[in-house]
Amino acid sequence: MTGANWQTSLDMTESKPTRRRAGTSYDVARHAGVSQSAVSRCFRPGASVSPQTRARIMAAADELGYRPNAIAQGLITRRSNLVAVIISNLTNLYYPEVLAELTAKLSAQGIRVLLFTLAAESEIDQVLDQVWRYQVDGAIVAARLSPTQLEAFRNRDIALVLYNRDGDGTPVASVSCEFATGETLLVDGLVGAGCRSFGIIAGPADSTVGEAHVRGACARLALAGINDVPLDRGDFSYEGGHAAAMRLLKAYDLDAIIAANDVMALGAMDAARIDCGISVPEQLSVVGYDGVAPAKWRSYRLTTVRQPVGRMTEAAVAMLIERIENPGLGAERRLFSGDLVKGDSARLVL
Amino acid sequence: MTGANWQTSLDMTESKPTRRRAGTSYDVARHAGVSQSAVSRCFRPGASVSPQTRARIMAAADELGYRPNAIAQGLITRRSNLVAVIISNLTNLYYPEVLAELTAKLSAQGIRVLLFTLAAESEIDQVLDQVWRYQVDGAIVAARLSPTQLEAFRNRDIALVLYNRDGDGTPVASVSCEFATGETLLVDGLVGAGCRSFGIIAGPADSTVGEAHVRGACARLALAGINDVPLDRGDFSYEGGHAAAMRLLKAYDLDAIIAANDVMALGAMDAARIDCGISVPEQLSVVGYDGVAPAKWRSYRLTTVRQPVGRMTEAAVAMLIERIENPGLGAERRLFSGDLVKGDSARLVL
DNA sequence: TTTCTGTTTGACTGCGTATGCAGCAAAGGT
DNA sequence: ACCTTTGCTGCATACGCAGTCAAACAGAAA
Repeated sequence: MTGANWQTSLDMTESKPTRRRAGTSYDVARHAGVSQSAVSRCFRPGASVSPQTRARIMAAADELGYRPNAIAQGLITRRSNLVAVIISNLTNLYYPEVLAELTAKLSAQGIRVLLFTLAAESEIDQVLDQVWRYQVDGAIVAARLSPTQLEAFRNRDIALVLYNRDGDGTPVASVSCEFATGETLLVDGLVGAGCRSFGIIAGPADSTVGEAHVRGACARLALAGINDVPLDRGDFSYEGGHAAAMRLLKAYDLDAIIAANDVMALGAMDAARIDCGISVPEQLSVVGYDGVAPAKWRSYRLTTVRQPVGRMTEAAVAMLIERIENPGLGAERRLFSGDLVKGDSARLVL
Repeated sequence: MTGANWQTSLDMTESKPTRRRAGTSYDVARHAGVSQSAVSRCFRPGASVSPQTRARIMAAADELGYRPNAIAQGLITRRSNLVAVIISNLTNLYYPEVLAELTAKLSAQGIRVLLFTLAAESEIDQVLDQVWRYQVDGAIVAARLSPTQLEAFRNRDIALVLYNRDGDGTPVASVSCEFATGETLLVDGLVGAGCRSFGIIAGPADSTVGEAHVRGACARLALAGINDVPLDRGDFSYEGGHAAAMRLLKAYDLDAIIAANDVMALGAMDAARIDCGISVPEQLSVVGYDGVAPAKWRSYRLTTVRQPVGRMTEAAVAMLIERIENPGLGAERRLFSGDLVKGDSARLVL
């Protein structure tokens, strides 16, 4: 009578008719005639379980379709294995690719993605409120964060990596694409090809990335002796780019248009070619920035600077995981260079 | 010395060196001089708390930056407020819009999105394994599920809504776009305009949606006395559509190409116009299906059937929530009609 | 004053899992 | 023969919160 685990076999006690309970480790334990601890240990690497016990438990677990409850695990281990991905607007055509890469790479590391999208940047506070509640281990954010918000991440010890943003002075881990080099190449190439009259299609005035982009282009143009470049704004959409280009082309006789992203550049190309009868690139050069899929399409073959999305997302994930596992890790900025994609939408002489 | 919030500055007292604990309801309770229950009640609607107690508690909570731990809440209430969204491949250009709409609508209902993307449909089992672990309340799936997998959802009592898929016989809640009507219109219109020689660009052979699409088109063409329609396949990508169109156009003298989705149709348009010198729609009509953003662009103006994404996602979310709150609810299929978008890529006579 | 409502409040328990600790058996060392 | 080491196992507890229950309380009626 080595009775140590009888209490498990006969249970008239189970009177509570819980509606379709998900099997728990206790259920598996009872089924396999072991303790709950043993079951738990079976699902943790490096735990001490004898081969035959493990086999019995795994058989019982399979039979019941048991899977450890990640919620309960998270509660006790203080690791949810959840990462928040916050993206400002998914319709941007550039972000879906980023998102797909991020989720794939995070999944490969055993991390789940809690997705938050922002229709307006003002929603960010509500989103962060939810982020705090879900005890995420970290966050990858492609949206503007105020110093206060950055501080909140720090206070709560939540790993954070910004994507294509920076801390505006606050030290924070970030991954970005450095567009200055590519832009310099573009501007110099356009100037070299004889362009003198430039137009810029920028993003919304409150977009950090967009503004830096504009400043960079203007600075480089100034170096070439070109100042007071006309500027119009779009909302990063095709329609916005199209409309901005129409306004610019009506008001000025331009040699080249520099757009803050590809989709607006495509809108500008169509505005010129189709609506204004201006041939591209013969009469007008158009350049973009991003390297989205449609820019490569035969109808456009846009000249642009392609962001190395694969390497950038990889870096973002790596930095995030580093910081999850080592909370003390300091700020770091990883800056990638975009690749110049010579399409057919601009005449460049480099 | 009304010290109430000193403990943050000098804490020799905090002997247990728990690394930066997130404040708990106990902390708030202690800080406000009440019990943990009171704090809990403050954050639940309809609970009985006196105004002054509530005020004191809320003040303490604000001061500590306290937010209820959703993980712990989920454990005890058995509602995680998490929904899994499973999408086969995000690069499809059609899905980002769906995803954005879904997350926005789910967020508005206080539900968080756990995103899973599949690079290959074979990954689905690993993904489901994670889904089970995270105790999601429901799932919206835009990928093929086997009867066994559908059964698993049922067994675990997890609400499920399929998006643009059905159960292949197994009863399950689903939202789809019925393309037959739109396709009938397209085919009839093309035939009416004098098209006799058709080509079809289908999706991969293992795509349920794609195959139904093909069958529908062929059936309708057969009604018009057109049989043995040449067919080629793409992977729903621009390049795939382009390549398929090149093969078809080399081998046949076609009046019209019917593509299984917009992006392939755009590839086909470019193949015809740019690479084969065939004018669209004068010499060749091209039609697609989906209604993605680029199809509207000035360079394409694709004739297509637009899926009512807004209404479909709304329906999916509504059905899912219904089923979360009422687990017994049976199968239901909501079928939306696509809208014919008359672009400039096809001559239609209706 | 007492009794009777109705409202607040706190003690306590449990959700499903991980883990320190102690118990125990088998194996090894002297 | 004894003691030590090693390997495995179960017990008990804690994670942070929600909800049950009964106690405490306040106000009104008797």
